[in-house]
Amino acid sequence: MRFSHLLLPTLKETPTEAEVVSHQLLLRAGFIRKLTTGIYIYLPLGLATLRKIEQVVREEMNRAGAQELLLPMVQPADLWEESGRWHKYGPELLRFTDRHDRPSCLGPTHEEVITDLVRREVHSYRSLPLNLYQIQTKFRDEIRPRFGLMRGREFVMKDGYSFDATEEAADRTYQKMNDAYHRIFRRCGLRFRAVEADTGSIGGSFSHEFMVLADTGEDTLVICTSCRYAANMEKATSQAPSAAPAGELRPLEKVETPGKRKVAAVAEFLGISPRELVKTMVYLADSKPVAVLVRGDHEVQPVKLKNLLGAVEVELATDQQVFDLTGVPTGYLGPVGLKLPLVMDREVAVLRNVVAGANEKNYHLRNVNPGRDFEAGQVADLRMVTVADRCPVCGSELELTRGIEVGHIFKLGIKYSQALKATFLDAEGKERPFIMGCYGIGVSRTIAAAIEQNHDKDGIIFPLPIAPFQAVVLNLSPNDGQITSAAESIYEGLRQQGFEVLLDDRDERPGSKFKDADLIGVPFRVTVGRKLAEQGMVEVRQRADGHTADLPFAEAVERLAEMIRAGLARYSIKNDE
RNA sequence: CGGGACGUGGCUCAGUCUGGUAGAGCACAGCGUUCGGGACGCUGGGGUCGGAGGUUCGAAUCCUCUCGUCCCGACCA
Repeated sequence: MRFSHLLLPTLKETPTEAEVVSHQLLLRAGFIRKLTTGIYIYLPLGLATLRKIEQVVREEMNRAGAQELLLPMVQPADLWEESGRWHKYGPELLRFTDRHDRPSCLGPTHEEVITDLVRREVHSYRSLPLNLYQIQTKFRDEIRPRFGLMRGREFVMKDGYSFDATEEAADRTYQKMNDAYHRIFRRCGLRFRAVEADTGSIGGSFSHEFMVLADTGEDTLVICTSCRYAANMEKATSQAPSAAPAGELRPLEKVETPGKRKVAAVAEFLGISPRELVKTMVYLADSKPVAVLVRGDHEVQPVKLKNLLGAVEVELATDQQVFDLTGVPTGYLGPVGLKLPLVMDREVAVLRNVVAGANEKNYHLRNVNPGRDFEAGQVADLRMVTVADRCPVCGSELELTRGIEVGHIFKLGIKYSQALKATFLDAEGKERPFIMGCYGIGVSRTIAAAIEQNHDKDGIIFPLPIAPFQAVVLNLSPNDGQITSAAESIYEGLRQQGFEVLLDDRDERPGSKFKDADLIGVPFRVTVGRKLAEQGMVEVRQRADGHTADLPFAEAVERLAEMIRAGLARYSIKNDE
């Protein structure tokens, strides 16, 4: 491709609307333009990278035995009524009526459509397993779209759905997809981790998220420093506490703590550490209040609470709501004598003689003991893991790091097949619901994640497999016949070997060409300029490490071809791996 | 939904408080000089100051409404 004919509008300055680096660079490097909130145009380079990732995804999905199809974006409401999600999904689902007043929606995901298809077309265990996927534009009317391609309303997603006859077969399919996902992100050249995750609103029995590691990620991951344990913060757990220490249970004692509401203030006032204190947090679980007890130095993990209670939504009560419910201002709440359902983190259960609110303004209680002074309805792991915790599997130290979710695989079970009555006949002629799984990859988000992970002050540093071009040839003097013909011949030579090459043939100053080449992140740069006339050499520079070498013009195409092939080989995966 | 900020040429922004009829840099077009890390000079084109209404002799500037964009928050007691 010739730069002079390419729609590649690079920007010197950073548009004010872009906050995060991937968004800034995608705009500056001429990959995307915004049409409206959360909706972006893919310019030629953006599309090139999108297609690269799609191709890796396709190859690995096909290799794992999945089949590609394409489902409609517009879906009828009746299917969503049938699954129950027409009412559950909320305003993220963009609804509208067509000219015949038929309620419809834009597909944010396709469980309903695919399940409907399979229930109509597949009736026997002999047709199973079946694994179907598509790569398609999804629409979710997000409350607050932001960060460019990271959280758009319209985005490109690979979504796959599997149908198996038995739990064991479904587990094998899940494992296959897990392997395929590892191969996909390795082949894209990204540093990532697969972590255990909460199943969230999609439901199902277990799931893993694939997280691209980047400090700017929105999610926190908990990773064991020695074994393979890794989990999303919502799901992460830690080594269970050892049993409560034996010893005297001292009598309750009420102490005045004027104006001390926060854990840190109370602890300091009483001369104790925050871990000798119990916090009482009031949550509303589907509008029903519940008090949650955690140690003073811990924080409630709302998703764990939600799962324990089987609630659809939990939220922290406001100060006013707490007062209305208990007659106690926040800061002085405690479990002793509290007239609310109680649940307790397992760490609280092993505490002895601790401090808690007295349910009276300006007073706390000393020597509170679970079991003696109060009973919790349920005891469970309800808190966020911290770096002070130990790995639940091997007991080693844990590390917290940030990541961007680019893939998510779920074992769904029979949630949708049951709701939509999608069944098959097994070998005994018995009717059974399909055991389903679903598997997503945010293809457009992966571009943003790749940039968050791989950039410097000059621009993007694309991993070779997903770069829009593998090499860029800079013709520094388009008006010089010798230089121009040399640049053209290197460009043509590489193209003939099947490489994707950009030729910068613009009548621009050299500085602009260097800057643009760095900005768009092309891995190999070939500069044809005065060194050619002086020494017969061209310069090759690698974007990632800045490594530079001069090559004789006559050997340039071959040497470069070797370098690109060697570079690509580093990301390929042998079939027996 | 709640809170904050901002809408001035393609981009980044000044001018708004204190009303007097629109500016800079970049980008774009032409000419000349330049040419290995975003050059320089001269000339030129381009803006109903987001929109509507109002106040005023006069509004980018003041008032009201409206649309759009960006950021923050979903309360750790």
